[in-house]
Amino acid sequence: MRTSAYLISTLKEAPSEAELASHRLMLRAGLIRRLASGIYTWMPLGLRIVRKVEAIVREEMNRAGAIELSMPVVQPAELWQESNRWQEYGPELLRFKDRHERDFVLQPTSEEVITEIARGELKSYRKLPMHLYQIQTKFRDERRPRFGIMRGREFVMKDGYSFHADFADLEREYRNMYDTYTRIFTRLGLAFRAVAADTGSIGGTGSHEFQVLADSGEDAIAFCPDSDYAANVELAEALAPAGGRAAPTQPMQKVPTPGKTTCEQVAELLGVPLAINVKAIALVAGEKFVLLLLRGDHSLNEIKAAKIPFLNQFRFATAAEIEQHMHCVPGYIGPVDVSGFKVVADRSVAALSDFVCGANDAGFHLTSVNWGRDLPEPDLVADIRNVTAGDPSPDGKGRLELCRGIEVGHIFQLRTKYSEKLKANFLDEKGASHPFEMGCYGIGITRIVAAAIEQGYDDRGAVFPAPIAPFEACIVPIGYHKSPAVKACADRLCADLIAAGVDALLDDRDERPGVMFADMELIGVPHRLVVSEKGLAAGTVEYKGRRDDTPSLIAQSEAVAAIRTRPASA
RNA sequence: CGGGGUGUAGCGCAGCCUGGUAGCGCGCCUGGUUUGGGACCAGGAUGUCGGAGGUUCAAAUCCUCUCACCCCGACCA
Repeated sequence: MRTSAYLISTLKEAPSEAELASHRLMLRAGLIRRLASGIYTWMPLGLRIVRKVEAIVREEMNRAGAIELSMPVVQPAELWQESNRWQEYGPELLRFKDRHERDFVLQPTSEEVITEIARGELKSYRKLPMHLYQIQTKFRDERRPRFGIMRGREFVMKDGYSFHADFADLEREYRNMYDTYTRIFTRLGLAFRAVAADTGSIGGTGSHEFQVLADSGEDAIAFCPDSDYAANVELAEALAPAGGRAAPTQPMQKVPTPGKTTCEQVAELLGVPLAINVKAIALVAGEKFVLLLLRGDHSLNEIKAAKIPFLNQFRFATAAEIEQHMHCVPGYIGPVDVSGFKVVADRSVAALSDFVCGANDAGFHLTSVNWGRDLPEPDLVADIRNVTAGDPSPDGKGRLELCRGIEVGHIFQLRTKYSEKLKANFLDEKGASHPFEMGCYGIGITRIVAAAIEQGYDDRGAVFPAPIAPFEACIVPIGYHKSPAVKACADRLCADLIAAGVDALLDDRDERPGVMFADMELIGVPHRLVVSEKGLAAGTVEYKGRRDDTPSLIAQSEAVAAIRTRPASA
């Protein structure tokens, strides 16, 4: 490919809308252009990257035995009503009517349609197992799209669905996909980690997320450097402190803390560690008021809390509700001398002695509070907090560390959730009817492009792993339009590279070298060859990897081989 | 949905407070000089100043409403 015949639309300055590095660079490099909030055009250069990611995913999915198909983006409401997701999905599901006033949706995912396919086509156990996937445009009307393509409303996803006669076979395919995803992300050249994940509203028994490691990631990951434990913080279990509760040492005391409404302020005023302060969080679930207790240095894990049966679908209490039940303003509430509602203590709080909490009297806190002596034991002790760095690993093999990640893949064991709702059954060898055991497996194709940049960029631009770079190698001739020798050499090198299977780009624009260097670096081409009269005289060309500080001279005859043997800049 | 912010040429911005014929840099077009790290000179094109309404002799500028976009939070297979 020649730049003169291609569309390179780089910008010196990034549009002001972009904050995140990958978003700015994608705009500057001309990979994408925004059309509306969360909706982007993939420019030719960006599309090349998307296609390369797709190709690797497709190749590995096929190798793993999955079969590709393509389902409609526009789907009739009936199926969604049948699965009840027409009601459950909420405003993220974009709905509209056709000219006959019939309801339709733009697919955010395709469980309904694939299950419909399965119940029509997979009527016998003889056809199982079956894994069908598609690479298709998805639409989710995100409340707040952000970071460009990273959390867009329209995006491309690989979604696969597997059908099995029994759970054991689903587990086999789940492991197969775990291994396949590991291969895919390895081939893509990304640093990633598979982490145990919450199954969320989709239900099911097993779930792993594949997270690309990046400080800007939206997800927090807890992992143990001494073992293979890794989980999304949403899920990571916080163990009860070892050693249990110490005996009280002081009598309870009521102390004035005027104006100090946060644990941090109270701890500072009293000169005690934050970890012995207890914060009370008031919730309302259904009609019931509930008080949660956490250590001052811990934060509430709402997903864990929501798993407590009587906290299903909770919300935070309003200030008025707090005053009604606690007879005290927020900021000074606590669990001592309260009645009429349940008190749920985090495991770490239940293990405290001589702790500090609100006195249910504006401007006062209690010190040296002790369970059993100053207040009854909590109604429930549960794990309701986020783990923190240094917590013991749930597998007992060391201490947890935290890092951040970008979720690029997610695998689920759906079990029979959809097959039962949509009455998708097969007949076994005895003629008995059973709902399919199902798995589902997603990869965010377009998000991977942004994640790859988040993971590799410098002040000059993107640094793509070679397997997904828009071009693998570029040739920058100095004096292409002046020197017939330079032109001949550059043309020949480009042809040789392409013949050798290298996706090469020849920058034949009549630009100054600085412009060409800057553009090629901005779009993240991993390998660069510079052809100049100076070098030609010595029979050399100059090679520089995208991450290299300085170029090196190589013989012209070695150029193609050099690029083929250098794996990548990654 | 709550909070904050921004809309002026393709991109980045100034002008607005204090109303008086719309500007700068980059990019783009023409010609010339350049050619190893985003060149220089000369000339040129490009604007419903986000939209609607109002005040005024006069509105990018003041007022009201509205729309779009961005950031934080909440939310989210």
